[in-house]
Amino acid sequence: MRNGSSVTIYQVARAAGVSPSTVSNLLNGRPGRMLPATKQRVEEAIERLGYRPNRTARQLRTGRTQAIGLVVPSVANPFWGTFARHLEGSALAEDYHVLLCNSEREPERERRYLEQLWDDGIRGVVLCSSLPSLDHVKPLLEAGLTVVAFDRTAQAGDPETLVNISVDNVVGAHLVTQHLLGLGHRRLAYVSGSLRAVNRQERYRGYLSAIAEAGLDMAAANAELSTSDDRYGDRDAAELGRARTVELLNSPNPPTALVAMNDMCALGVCAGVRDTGRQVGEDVSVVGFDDILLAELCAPALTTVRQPLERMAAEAFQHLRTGIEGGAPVAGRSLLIRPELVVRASTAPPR
Amino acid sequence: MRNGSSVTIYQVARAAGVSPSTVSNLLNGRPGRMLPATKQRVEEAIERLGYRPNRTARQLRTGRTQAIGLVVPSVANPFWGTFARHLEGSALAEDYHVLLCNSEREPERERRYLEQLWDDGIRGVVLCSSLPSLDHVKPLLEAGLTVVAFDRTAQAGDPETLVNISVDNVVGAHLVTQHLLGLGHRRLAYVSGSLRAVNRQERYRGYLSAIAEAGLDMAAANAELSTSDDRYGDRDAAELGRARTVELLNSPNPPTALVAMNDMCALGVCAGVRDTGRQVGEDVSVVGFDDILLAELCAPALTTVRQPLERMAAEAFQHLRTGIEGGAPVAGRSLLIRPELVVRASTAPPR
DNA sequence: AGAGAGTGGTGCATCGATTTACTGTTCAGC
DNA sequence: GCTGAACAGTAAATCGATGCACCACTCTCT
Repeated sequence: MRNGSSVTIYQVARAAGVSPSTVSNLLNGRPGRMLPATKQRVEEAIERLGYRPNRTARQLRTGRTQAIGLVVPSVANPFWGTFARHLEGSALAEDYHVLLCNSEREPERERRYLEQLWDDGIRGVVLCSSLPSLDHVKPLLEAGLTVVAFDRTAQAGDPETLVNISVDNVVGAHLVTQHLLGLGHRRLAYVSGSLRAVNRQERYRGYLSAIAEAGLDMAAANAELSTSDDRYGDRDAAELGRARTVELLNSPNPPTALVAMNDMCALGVCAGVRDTGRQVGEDVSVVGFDDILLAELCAPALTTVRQPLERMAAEAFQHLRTGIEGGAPVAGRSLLIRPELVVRASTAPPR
Repeated sequence: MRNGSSVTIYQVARAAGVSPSTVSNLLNGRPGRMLPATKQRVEEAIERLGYRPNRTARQLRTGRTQAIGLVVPSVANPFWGTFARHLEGSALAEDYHVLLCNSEREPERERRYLEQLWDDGIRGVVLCSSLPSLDHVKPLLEAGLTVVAFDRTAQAGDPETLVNISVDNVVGAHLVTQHLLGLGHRRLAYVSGSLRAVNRQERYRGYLSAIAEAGLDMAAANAELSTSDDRYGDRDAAELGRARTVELLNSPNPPTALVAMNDMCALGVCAGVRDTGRQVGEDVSVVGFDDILLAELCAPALTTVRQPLERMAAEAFQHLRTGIEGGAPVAGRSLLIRPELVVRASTAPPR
């Protein structure tokens, strides 16, 4: 009752007049070990009884699961939601499940999650927290967990078997900053949450390098505007962008262009611009990063940097699969994808 | 190796000088069956060896899993992302996992997912597709799956044990339409995707009832604007809103207020309004439904209907838990929550 | 003294599938 | 005619935890 009226391999075996081993052999791709007639009898029995193997029992025996873990900061952010969607698409095609975990970028929470996943038999995880250190994950990596770090480039001291998949954040931020400079902006500011995450550091670096390249006075370019270290959420990202922008624009000699760490933050920045009575894309230019769906939809549409999420998700899944099914973890490597600048209406020459 | 260096209950038992049964008794909340001294020895052994019970083995034996399923149309929609986030929060507090599935509202895909979840030992699922018929789910319900239908009210012919949790869509749409009428709008239109989903039907009904109540000519109120039946996605929702809005506003005698089926659609509608050179909240009023984070952030901020997602997620999880842990499914019931109107800048009296 | 209840445990079958080692048969090759 | 490989298939141990049925022992009560 609790278990439904599930059919076991024994019942199939009896119905087909063979032993469970034979059924198992058929199920596990060893049909050569029996006569075609036998094979057909077994197949018929499976069909007739509507047999579906018990995944739990299989997992207990083999130690393998048809599932991977996905740890994102928060799926409430459409960027991560979209990524999750694509990853699931890739996984589904190979009959894998995705276990979703929101870490809020807290290492301790992340560690607990990974441990639970491991206990559930999951041997492959996509980790999206972009934390600089992965020490909290090391024990599991050593135990054999395959980890793909997404949106995080390789760092010195990383575990050997780690695979990194990321867009080139430095290049992306450089591109978008160059775009602003090319439009003639000379007083810029960068709006970001805490720079603890490495992708944020990289974006900031790309921003600074573009400014330096243009021979601009660094002092003109407003430096990082971080909130307190523990605020990482995405509602926060937007609120932060809004609050900081109001401050910036109310200061003497305000910037004419604002670079936000990501699109959610940029949407907050746009709101902040309006709060001060200015027009985005006219009085002030704003750029984001990620190219979430809403970047195209909001008013004015956001100039931003596109991450090819679908391709990256497929890549991440393939890595996990080979890592899991190969048994031994594959050698660590990094995949750095060149992002694409998407120019829309939120940027224009300064007044 | 493949399985890590995992410690089993036997090793703990040996280390503590007791039988596995005793360890199991302690682990499963029966500490009264042993002397305090014994209990302490076992606890020490667990601690010392770093023992964590194998969830798979436990699941095979008991038939229970510490996981629930969540089937949403698409987590790329921030509304579902936020819901997933809250559900996970509730689940986590009770040490449950959430398995995420994107159904795209396709019944066949949904059925396949639920079957897979069942095979994985999952006995409780939150279903968010709002499909009018749950026939494709019936076999599993009968087998003992606990299902909470979210954002879908009870329908005639529903399985008996089904639990429905939803905001009152009729009331919500009524409220927001009343608001527009109260502002003086007399030519309205409703923008929606296919009305196959019951929540959409209800919202449309609420819209119509408010218009009828005001004694308005029904012909004035533009009827449903559906796309083809298979287009359900959320990128589509926005695109649909945009395309239909452009058509509507370019027609003779265009509406002065647009009611969108949800916020994503409303954001598309806003884009469409701008495409025709009009201003949202000045030339045309726009309202949505859901109150996603972006409703507050976009320009102008969206008047909409708020769903208390966090509370609803908690409620959904509690239902599943009692359903799963109680063994027998609880009696079917419905929870209908009164939504709240949130007035922002996208609505104003007609020109 | 013997029945009955309570205490503090343990032995072992069990969940369902997998897989290794093995058996019995057939038949080619010398 | 005998050897031994190839074939078709099976028996049984195993994965790790659970929980029922049971046991040995000590009190208490009549």
